[in-house]
Amino acid sequence: MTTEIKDIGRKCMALRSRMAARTVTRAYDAALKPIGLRITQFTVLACIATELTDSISALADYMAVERTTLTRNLQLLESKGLIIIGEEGYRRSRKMRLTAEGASILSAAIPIWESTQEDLKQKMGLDEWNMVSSGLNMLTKAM
Amino acid sequence: MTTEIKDIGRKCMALRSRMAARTVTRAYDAALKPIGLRITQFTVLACIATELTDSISALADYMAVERTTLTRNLQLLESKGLIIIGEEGYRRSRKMRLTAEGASILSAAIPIWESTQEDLKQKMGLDEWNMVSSGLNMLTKAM
DNA sequence: TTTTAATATGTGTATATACACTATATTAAA
DNA sequence: TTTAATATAGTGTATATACACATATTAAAA
Repeated sequence: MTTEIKDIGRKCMALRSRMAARTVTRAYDAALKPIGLRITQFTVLACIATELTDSISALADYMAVERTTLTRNLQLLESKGLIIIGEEGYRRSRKMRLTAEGASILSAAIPIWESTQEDLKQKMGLDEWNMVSSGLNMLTKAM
Repeated sequence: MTTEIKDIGRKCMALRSRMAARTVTRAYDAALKPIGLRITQFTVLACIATELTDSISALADYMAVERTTLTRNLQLLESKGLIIIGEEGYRRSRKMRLTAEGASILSAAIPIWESTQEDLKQKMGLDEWNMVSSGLNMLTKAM
């Protein structure tokens, strides 16, 4: 198959997925700016709050992020006083939990997140929204 | 509406889109590793090669990336000798072009990119692929 | 019991991303 | 002609991302 150079910018799934992620991230970040939280940080806090995972590795898997990346993200959240990374337990695993301040800022962020999410859903329409949603899921799980 | 904390990790479009972008990016990066190029750099080179844009700002719009981010990406590519950022022209605009080395490495990267892209397409199936593709497009344009 | 494999984490380094702010060039308005 | 608006670009700073490598813990195998 001969790929025209001109097509790459439109066809490359890596570029396309990054374009979408960048655009969406900027919108959520802008909305959260007033409370000094980024969407990346918000989602980490929210995932910790669920208590579905009990190690950094497990949380990294859950969020489809490199473990070492998450380590750095967690260090930042800890330095801001929003979470506590517990002592080493079974096989050095460490459990994370929100501080009171972390829980407080998460609560404040949720309505902002909700309205941003709703705005986007409105702009796209529910059908498209659901399609994108399942599509992103497939993309993440395909690899 | 009351959103359960537990739902955020699954519903947040920013997280979902980033998870997909991260996963896809890692796969393309791994494939390109042998030639010392990242997928981000590959797409920038490819977009420059098309000559569809004649300023950093225009290229940034085309790739849905912050202009200042692209500036940094371009500086890196220039320092590697893969592109040349031209002199300031109309309203300070600068045109980019590939060096011989940049064109050479782009050529070497294309077959790798193609097979990675095909692999992913196979894993997802063509219908899903097309659905994801249009979904990402909508996500990017919705904002 | 010693060795090996599996699990979990942290650090060094490089790159990607974007906002706030600053500077320059060109056109339009006063 | 001076001034304001618009278009383009760069830098300072902070955060996000991931690979390569090193380390510690625990279970399984020899």
